[in-house]
Amino acid sequence: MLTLKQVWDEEAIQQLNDKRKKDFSEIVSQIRSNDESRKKTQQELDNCLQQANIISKQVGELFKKKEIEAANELKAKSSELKEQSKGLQEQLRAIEDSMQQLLYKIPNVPHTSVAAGVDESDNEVVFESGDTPAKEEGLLPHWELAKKHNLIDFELGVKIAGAGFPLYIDKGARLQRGLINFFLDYNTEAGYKEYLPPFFVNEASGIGTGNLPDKEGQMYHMQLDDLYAIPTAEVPVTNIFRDDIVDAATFPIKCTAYTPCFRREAGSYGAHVRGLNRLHQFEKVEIVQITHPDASYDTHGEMVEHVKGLMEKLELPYRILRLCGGDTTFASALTYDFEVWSRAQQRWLEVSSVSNFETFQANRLKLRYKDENGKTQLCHTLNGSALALPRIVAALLENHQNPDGSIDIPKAIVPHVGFDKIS
RNA sequence: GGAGAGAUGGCAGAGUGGUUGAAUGCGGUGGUCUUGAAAACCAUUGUGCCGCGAGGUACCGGGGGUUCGAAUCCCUCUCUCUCCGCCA
Repeated sequence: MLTLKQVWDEEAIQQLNDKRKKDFSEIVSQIRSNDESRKKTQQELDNCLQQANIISKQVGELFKKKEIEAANELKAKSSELKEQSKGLQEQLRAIEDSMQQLLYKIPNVPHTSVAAGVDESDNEVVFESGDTPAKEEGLLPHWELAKKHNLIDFELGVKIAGAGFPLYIDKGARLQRGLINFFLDYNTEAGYKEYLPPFFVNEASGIGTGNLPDKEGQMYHMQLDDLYAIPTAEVPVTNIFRDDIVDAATFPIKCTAYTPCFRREAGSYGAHVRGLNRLHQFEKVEIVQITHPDASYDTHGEMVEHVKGLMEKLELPYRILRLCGGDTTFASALTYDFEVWSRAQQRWLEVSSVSNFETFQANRLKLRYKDENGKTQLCHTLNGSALALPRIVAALLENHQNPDGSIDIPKAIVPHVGFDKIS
């Protein structure tokens, strides 16, 4: 959520509208007028309470002096003030509630480097690893390769849970485990501290990262216990720091975690959800950083390089996009997407989004630090996948398949998975 | 699932309904002393909101109530802990 300071900042709002090619002026002016009446009401209320406090003290003293009559007189006055402050309090709460609702509707202000644009067609390709291999005769898509080598059984997944819950078998399962280890090791070597967080979170955590209330339909909700299955490790990991004032000396705070991710993906269907393209449950290793505002864009660049290194080790054709304003997710100011090339499907698959949220998440989380002057300031938060497994597996299978149908495992991950070929 | 106890500042831990934002200890910060350090001593040390400032106001798990006045009394919700049972 934007800070009120940002909402009052003409330049920022201009940038928001331009980059996202959407006009938020209406909501902005509503928030501003709410903010003004909020201040006014707050002042009235404070004055009212101040008087009541003074009177209470006087009443106490009068009682001590046994001046009952004078005390009773003041009591009446106090009752009046009480009525008044009650009304003001309700008014204030109503204003704050509506302001909050309005603030939830405004996405983050995109960074200056972000291109103005509406959707993915305006995204910029900023890096490409090489030529994308053309379609060849006899190339199998990953779901057929998975079946041929008995790596994944989608039908049995349906039997056990439903569509979108694959059952990994034998080397397929082993590959998952190996990749998770490989990613975690790679991240921890780069200084990320490893966490294994809860896979279910409470409502407060969902609100902290902005998944609630806006994206409620995307999460699985266990109503009996009022818990939500996490859609990404970002939720539990970022919430570690909810309501914290962290020591600026500990910047940057670097976290990594493996978790399964659960997404309802209501309304998705067709070829785009075939095989491993889109699932209700998938495995992912996430990286999160919390930094000083001055450092966050350097950090962002570093995270992009970090993920790039991972892609290189997997020996997959990939590219990096800088998302345009309209395609940049709600909470993000700058997002680079990593996509791998699916050789058999002849299309790009997103495997990582590296985002800088600036203070957008921190504001909701109340995640702060103390600056040189001892003032509390909001931190910047960033995160990215390193990496999401299913599409990586899809690309590995498709890109490393040989004419005889066997699949080579990239050297870097062989020690982690324990075999160098699937045949 | 059964029984009980509790929730107070970074932590530990007090708190007769009336200058209590809250004793005390530890920790943190600044200082004195010291060649330096330790010790000792002194001072300082929560967060939000309003205000240029002085200052004001709110917050003792959440919500509601009683009262002129609530950390303190009442109701309610949530959570945590201990014991028993069950269990990887």
